[in-house]
Amino acid sequence: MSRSERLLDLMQVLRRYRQPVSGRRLAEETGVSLRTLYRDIASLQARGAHIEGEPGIGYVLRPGFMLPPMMFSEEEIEALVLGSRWVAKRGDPRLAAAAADALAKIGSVLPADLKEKLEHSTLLVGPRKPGGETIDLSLLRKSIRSEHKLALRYLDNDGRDSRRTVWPFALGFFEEVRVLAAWCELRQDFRHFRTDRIAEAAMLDDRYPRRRQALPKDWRAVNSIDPAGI
Amino acid sequence: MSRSERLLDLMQVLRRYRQPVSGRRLAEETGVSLRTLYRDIASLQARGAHIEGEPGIGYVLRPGFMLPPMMFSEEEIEALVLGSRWVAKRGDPRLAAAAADALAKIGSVLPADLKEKLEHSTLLVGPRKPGGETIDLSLLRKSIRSEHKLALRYLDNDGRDSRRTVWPFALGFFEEVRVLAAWCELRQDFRHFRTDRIAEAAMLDDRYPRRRQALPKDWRAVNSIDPAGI
DNA sequence: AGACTGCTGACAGAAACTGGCAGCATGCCG
DNA sequence: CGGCATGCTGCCAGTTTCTGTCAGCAGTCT
Repeated sequence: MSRSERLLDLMQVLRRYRQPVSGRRLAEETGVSLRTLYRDIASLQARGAHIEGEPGIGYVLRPGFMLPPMMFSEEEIEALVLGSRWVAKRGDPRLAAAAADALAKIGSVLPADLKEKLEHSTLLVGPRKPGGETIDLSLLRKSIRSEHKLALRYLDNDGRDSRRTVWPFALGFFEEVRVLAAWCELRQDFRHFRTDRIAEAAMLDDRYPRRRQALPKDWRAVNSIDPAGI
Repeated sequence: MSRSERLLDLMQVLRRYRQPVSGRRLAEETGVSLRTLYRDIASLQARGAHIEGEPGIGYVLRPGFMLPPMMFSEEEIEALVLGSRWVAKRGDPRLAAAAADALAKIGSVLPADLKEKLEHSTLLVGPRKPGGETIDLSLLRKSIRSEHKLALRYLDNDGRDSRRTVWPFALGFFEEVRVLAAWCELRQDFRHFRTDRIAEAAMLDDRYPRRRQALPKDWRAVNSIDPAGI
């Protein structure tokens, strides 16, 4: 196994652990001596991996992904840049910031002339119509990721106020509306909630009892919304 | 200079040339022997770079970019995936295909569990309203990239048919409308053309006399559309 | 205090990389 | 056709880099 493969392998092993791992254990799993493991960790850190080590504790990897070197065609880069610009314009503040960071990160490793080419890229995203969310969408994303229940105060179509506990599992981006897809405990059915009508939201400590992946399966069949396949 | 740095360097040197380059010259520029250069080329090809070599001619790099290994946070990946999905749903067929390819490429280098996570990603893009373009948008993008004039048959707001020659420099994505931004020779002014009203388009052999980067500068000031910065 | 862990330096052996050489195949030009 | 420029591969010795072992210091937890 070549060195670069081993480093990628090490990243994957690190990612599997949620608790701190000792260097000794990592060395065993990657089949390498402890001294070399320390050198490998240093290499990964130098390449931008967020690995934190504390004496007496072990190593922890801040969540994220290390992409190996890869080749993109001109159109693929255009698509990535346009997509990121759309997110940067239309996403909620945190997601928009993440999109801008990703763009900056990609830009920073490109040679100067390419970077300029992207800055002057000719695929533009128009401004968003005014009228934003009342709540913080990143809270919704967090609940979805961690499969936690969510307590909502919601204004329905006729302006009626209701309180519900829901199991959120997806966030849909339509033209001007963002929709939270969730199982509603009150109605005992799948429901969509326009995020601009969610007056308040709080994440509960309860996790919902079904796996998140299992939820959208029933729901998708009747809604014909699916992710563009990877 | 380490080997991996040298390989990246070699990519940049290759990209600078539009004509075929001999291995001898590449070896000189990267400060390495000819034998090693052949080995380096082989390494890059193995890593997915599209380098073509012909005996008696030299090497040519198909346009594209090699990204070095890099780290993305969880939210940055979510933003990239959501953005690519949006392009895959809303872009014209070629751009959509490029977005799907880019997603597949990223997916193929991720470990299985991560790939699954992305497939089940919970940020979805809704379907597009029916009613598409009559023409091929990739032709417009091609004209913009190569700074060539474009001959249009266009139906204006009142349904009047007109023929124009324009200097296209940007493509704007609004909610349900895509707009070509260009200098119109007929009106001697900047004009926007909704792509769904372009009845025919043909790229001319003429290049337009000003540099593309110079055009949007005047235009942006009055339209407040700008790319989310890289 | 003791056990566990991260981290660094030194050094010898192992592995990989590199350059030079030879040889063959392919395409261009006269 | 022959000559030339070029891509490509195998071989081998010299050089560089990587790796493992050993030692030592510092920080955290019980």
